[in-house]
Amino acid sequence: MKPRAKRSILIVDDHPIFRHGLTQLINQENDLMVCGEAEDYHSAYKAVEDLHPDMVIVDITLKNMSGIDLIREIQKTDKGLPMLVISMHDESLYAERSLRAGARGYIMKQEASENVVHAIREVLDGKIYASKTVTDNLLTRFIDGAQDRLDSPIRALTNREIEVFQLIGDGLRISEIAARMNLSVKTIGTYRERIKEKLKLDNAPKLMRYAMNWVEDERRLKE
Amino acid sequence: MKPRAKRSILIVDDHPIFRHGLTQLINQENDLMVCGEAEDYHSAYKAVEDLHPDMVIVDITLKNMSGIDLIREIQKTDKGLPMLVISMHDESLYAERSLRAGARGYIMKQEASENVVHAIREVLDGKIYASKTVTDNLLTRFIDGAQDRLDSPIRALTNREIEVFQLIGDGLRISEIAARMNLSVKTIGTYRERIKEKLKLDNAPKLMRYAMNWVEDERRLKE
DNA sequence: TTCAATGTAGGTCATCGACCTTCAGATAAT
DNA sequence: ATTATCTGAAGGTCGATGACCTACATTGAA
Repeated sequence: MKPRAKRSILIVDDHPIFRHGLTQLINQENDLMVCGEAEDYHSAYKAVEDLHPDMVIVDITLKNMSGIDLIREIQKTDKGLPMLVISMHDESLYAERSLRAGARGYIMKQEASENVVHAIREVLDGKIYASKTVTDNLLTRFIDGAQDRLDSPIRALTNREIEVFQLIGDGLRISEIAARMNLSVKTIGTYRERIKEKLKLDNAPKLMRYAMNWVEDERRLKE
Repeated sequence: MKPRAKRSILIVDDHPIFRHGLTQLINQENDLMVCGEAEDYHSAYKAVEDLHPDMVIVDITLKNMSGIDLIREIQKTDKGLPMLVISMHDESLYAERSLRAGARGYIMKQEASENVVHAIREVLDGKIYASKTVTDNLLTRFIDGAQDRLDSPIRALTNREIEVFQLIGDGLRISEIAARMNLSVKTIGTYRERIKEKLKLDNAPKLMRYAMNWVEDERRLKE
């Protein structure tokens, strides 16, 4: 019987050796093949147009620009093209942002090869791939957050909570926030706790990091 | 004629796919071969003792953040064993430290495969390998004893301080950092204070912010 | 109207942050 | 050769912050 055409994959990553390893790994599967490699935003974008791959694997931290921007851009022009993010960075920070930007999966470079291949298949098959931690988080938020799925989780925050969240993101400490808002330090503490719960972040540094990133993103989006 | 035995190489890196790519690359050379792989400090150390490789290739940022320590340790017990550091991190920050710890070469993961193979050969042959920028810098500094220029103030941090700085940037709290590095909370506190002083940051949130930003675009500022 | 969500704040204990001190071993300077 | 200084490591104190719980008045929805 005639074998079905292999599904073609474009790899975007700025580490040649890593690309090579990944290419090897993919090509040894008999239903998958790498149709191209790119190492920066522009060549990646061009490759998508020229090669029309069935899927793209992107490293979020490229040389010049953020892989997230690339994902967002591809998503705009090539709606529905499955993208898997493969990153060396801790998922807690990037997974959600990647998915929100339009990727259909997130996996870390530390993962064993089998898992990577598995993730590729899942994404190619139209499913979403992410670690249990990430999906659990999103699911919980979906269930008790009702409508907004991949929408910004900060939607769930109340006005005051958002104010506090933003000030945390600006790097202010609790006492400064309390002073600025003319409220008790204890009150701010309560808000912080509620925010942590809503965003499923288990401690203050994590919340701070999340808030800071969010503030950054906001700034870049409006402009 | 009888071919000389291939020279054996041990790879220490915590990214399986990267290891795979590098192994491939090395094994396709006819005078080189990979004799083992390791993904953390301990298994790496054990592998050196068991396999007696002709050379070791180490990623400086392993899971437990102790690539430099590993180099220093190997250097102590196995004097003269050539080690090449291969890292995704900016050379300006790590190259010198790696060399001082006992490595004989430093190359970035962004480099083309040919260059990596070339670096491997150089180090195996007893030479020292580093990019032109790095060597130039070292030479200049050696000649006119010029101390650290106004570059990045992070340059002024010691190895341990950098490790701590990076973990702070990853959003870990002090106790977690202490646990991960197997040190007292008090020690981490001391490092934090020293970092704050060196970077002229007056409180912890500011330091955290600075560290987080730095971790984010570390590689993009590499000029 | 009862119930949940929101804004506000107090209490408690453990941890953190700021500041200071110590101390051994490595390097640098004189 | 012998001080300095740097680096890695850690203890002590005390006020600030974090985590977790409770409380309560208002508002809005079931």
